[in-house]
Amino acid sequence: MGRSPCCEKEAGLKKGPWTPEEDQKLLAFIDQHGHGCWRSLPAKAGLRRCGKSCRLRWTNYLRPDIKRGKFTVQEEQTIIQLHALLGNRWSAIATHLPKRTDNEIKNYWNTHLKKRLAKMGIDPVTHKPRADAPAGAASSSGGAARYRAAAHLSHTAQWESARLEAEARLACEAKLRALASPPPPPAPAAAAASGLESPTSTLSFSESAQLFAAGAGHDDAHGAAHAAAVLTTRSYGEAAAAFAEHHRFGDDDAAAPGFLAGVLLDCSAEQRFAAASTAAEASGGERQQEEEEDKGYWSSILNMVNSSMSSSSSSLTSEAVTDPAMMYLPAAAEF
DNA sequence: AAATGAACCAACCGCATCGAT
DNA sequence: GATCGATGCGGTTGGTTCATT
Repeated sequence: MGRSPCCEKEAGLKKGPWTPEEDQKLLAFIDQHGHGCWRSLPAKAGLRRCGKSCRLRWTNYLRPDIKRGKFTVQEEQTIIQLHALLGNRWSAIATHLPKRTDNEIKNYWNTHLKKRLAKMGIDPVTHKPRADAPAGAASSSGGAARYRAAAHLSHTAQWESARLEAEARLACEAKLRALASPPPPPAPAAAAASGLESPTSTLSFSESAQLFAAGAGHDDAHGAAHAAAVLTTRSYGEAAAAFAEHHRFGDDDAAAPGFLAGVLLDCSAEQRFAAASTAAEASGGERQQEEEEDKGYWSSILNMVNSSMSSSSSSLTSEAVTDPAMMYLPAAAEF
């Protein structure tokens, strides 16, 4: 679908950092008229910028509902968890972090969290322990046994396929729901007021539902899953619940995520690896421990989702993770 | 105090997606 | 169904600030 070069190719348009005057003009215009059509906004507002640049400036910087400053430990946890679940879908992740923009989260991931995980010997893409983890990372002492334990516990591929399956099923359910009761027209203010979406998200609740429904029509389960992945917090909860339902936690093959997520979020990964290693080496107890960890992981996801649904802010950052089996809460989350 | 490198983050770029025609 | 315009999204860049030598 070829796209013509966008407006910034026009001559005379300014690029680069915004000046306070430009900010003021943009703010004043949006305050008075709303943004409406971004493409025509710059001319109306008296700005020599392209609409895209204005939209970005507004979305990432000028909006009054943006929280700036350091990320809290819980925000970090949420990002890591959701990244493990969603990958680089920053806007979907931002949906769960009120007042944070996708750009900010992305930057924070790239400059902080990714490095921390790498330092721990965990692949920030797969969230699995790296085979080639540098000495001094998670493998610094008793590394081999720990990685055996990690490998033993890591069945991410199975988890992933189960997750896709669950999401596909949920997509179908959502389609049915959407057909039964069409979502209200997009009304950002109303939606935000209802707490169904984060002010940082550019994807409205209703849009998500439509996306979900569209995804459900897809023959390809991955397509449906993809649509489902950007869905509301309810869907995440259902996905987790469906996964739990399909793969009872005691099943032999349903293992890894809990352990791994625990490691990711644990300030003392060393201890955790050691614990896992010990457990793995102590015959009999290992499977039970894995199961407990899985339960903990999924409980925490469910808690996260439930709390976000019940709280008007839809925040996952506070009460989100309550299961101590998963969260050995990092007082100073330096991995 | 100056030079250098690292870290940070706002903004850009280009592709994907959606809705209208 | 094809095309087009508008917008959203994620990857990347480059300027600025901070820390170290």
